[in-house]
Amino acid sequence: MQVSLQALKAFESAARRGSFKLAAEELSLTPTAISHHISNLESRLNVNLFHRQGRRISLTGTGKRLAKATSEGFRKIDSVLEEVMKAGTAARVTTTSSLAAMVLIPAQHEFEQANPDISMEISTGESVDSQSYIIPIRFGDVSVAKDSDVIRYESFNVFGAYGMTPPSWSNEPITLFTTEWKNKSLPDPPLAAWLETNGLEGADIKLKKFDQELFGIQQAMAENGLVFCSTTLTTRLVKSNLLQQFETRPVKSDFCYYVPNKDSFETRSADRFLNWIEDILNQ
Amino acid sequence: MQVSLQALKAFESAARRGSFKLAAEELSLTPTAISHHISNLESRLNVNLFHRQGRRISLTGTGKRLAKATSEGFRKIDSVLEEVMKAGTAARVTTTSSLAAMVLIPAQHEFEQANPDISMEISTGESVDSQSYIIPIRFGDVSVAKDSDVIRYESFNVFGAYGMTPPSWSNEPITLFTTEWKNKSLPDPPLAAWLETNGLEGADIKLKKFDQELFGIQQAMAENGLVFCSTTLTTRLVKSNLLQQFETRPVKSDFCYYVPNKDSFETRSADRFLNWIEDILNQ
DNA sequence: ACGTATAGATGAGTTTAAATCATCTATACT
DNA sequence: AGTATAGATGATTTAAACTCATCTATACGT
Repeated sequence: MQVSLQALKAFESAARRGSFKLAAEELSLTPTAISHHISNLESRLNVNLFHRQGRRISLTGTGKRLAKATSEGFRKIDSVLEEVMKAGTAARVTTTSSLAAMVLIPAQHEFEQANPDISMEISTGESVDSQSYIIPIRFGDVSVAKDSDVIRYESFNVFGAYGMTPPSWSNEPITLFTTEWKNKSLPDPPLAAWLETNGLEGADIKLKKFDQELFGIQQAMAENGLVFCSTTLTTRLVKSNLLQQFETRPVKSDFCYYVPNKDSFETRSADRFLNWIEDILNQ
Repeated sequence: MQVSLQALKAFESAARRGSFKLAAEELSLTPTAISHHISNLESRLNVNLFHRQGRRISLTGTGKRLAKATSEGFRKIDSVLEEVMKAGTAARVTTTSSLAAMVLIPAQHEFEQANPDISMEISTGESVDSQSYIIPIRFGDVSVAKDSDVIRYESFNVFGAYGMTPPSWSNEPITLFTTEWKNKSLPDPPLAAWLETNGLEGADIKLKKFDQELFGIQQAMAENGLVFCSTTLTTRLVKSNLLQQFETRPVKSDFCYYVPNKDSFETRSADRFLNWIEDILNQ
């Protein structure tokens, strides 16, 4: 390379600010350094870039020309650089409100403690997840996800508020909160399979449906009720004695949480987050 | 600055060429230097830019993104830089074919001897003189040129081929080559004023007109004739004994050679050329 | 008009970043 | 399997970048 890029950067700044002193401040250098850079540039190019009128400077025609190019060029580089840098120091996740509320948000602090150089940003809803560097965690049927993208295969079980007496399935009618997904292409939760696994086919069960698992769980806790829901969302609540399990066995489902193109996130923050969340979800 | 521009340049080259080795060749560095730069970049940004598959590398998604920005940014800077650099090492002049043929081209070698770091390019005719960094030397009326732009005020005289007998103005009819400019807004050469200055108002003179001074001069040399023309173009020919002056006195004219916005050429090559040509034209 | 404060220039000296060298690893090719 | 090639890694050297001390010119206040 003929001319040094740092000299060009110094020139660009001086041209934009109209002063070596201001350029020096901007680049955390001394005015002397800027002066050296620019005179070095001028002698290498055999061109005067600034008119010197004593202590006042102004761009020459050639200087203006070069300043335009360097400003635009560096600006283009800087803006993408900044974006990439952000991506390296923040994990931006978007997912269902249930996973966000029950798992991500409660564990957010823990993640940031373990990764002090990475901040975690959570968003839910129909946000633009095609935007670069946002990690979408989707809930769906295993058949639509690549194997390598799955971070949690979902099981279901019945949970109740902590301390409530276990229900007697055979003797009385039982109200069970469950989910009917807003997204109609998803199958219903595997209640029939669960009843069979636990030998409860004959039970008298009334279903009350919510469109998000989150609501059923909250309702169960609020009115000492029972909820048939995914184990992922309840693990933490069970551990912290806000929910309890009974003597029933969980049943596997066709649902899973997955991250589309999981391997395409090459920033360290995304890698760390993905390893961490997989650990969390699978104990 | 967080990240070094040289590291970005190394990355840009490696990304474009698809190989550290090729990037090293392009930048006249060792592959080790490229490797250091890129891993430095990656750790500063907390992002992987290349996949390493043993000795083969490929860009990550983030790498592609950054590569696009750096390539475009540096390309923009480089292209203007190259243009400016050319402007610093070459004086590109455009002027009338007469001045080019009689003055510039014969002296071109001399200029390049005196300024070995500057090459001189001469063009004539209707070329795009608005193109940046081309120095136009125009011939015209002093009233249309700024005083500071004038590099030569033009005088006129009569010249003849070297060795011919001086004409006897009063005794015989005399054929005189002269110029009628193609550009009709220019006045005719000051023949009447010249005749008066030399007390030859009564002479019997036949005019033969060319649309460029160059042709009249050549014709005079070829057929041992006489030409009434500008002193600028003939100085060199008189010195080298190809033309001769007689006992006549030159007459000032309203013509001049000038360079529009002479002070706006801030490249060293242009400055040196302009000083040189002014010297040449005024002895 | 004069004195002072400020911006930049210049040259020598110092510091830090960048490049190389030597060595090692993994993989592609014969 | 053996060799040649691309890249990684760590120590060392080199050169570029930066600062400091000093100087000049000019803008500004009184």
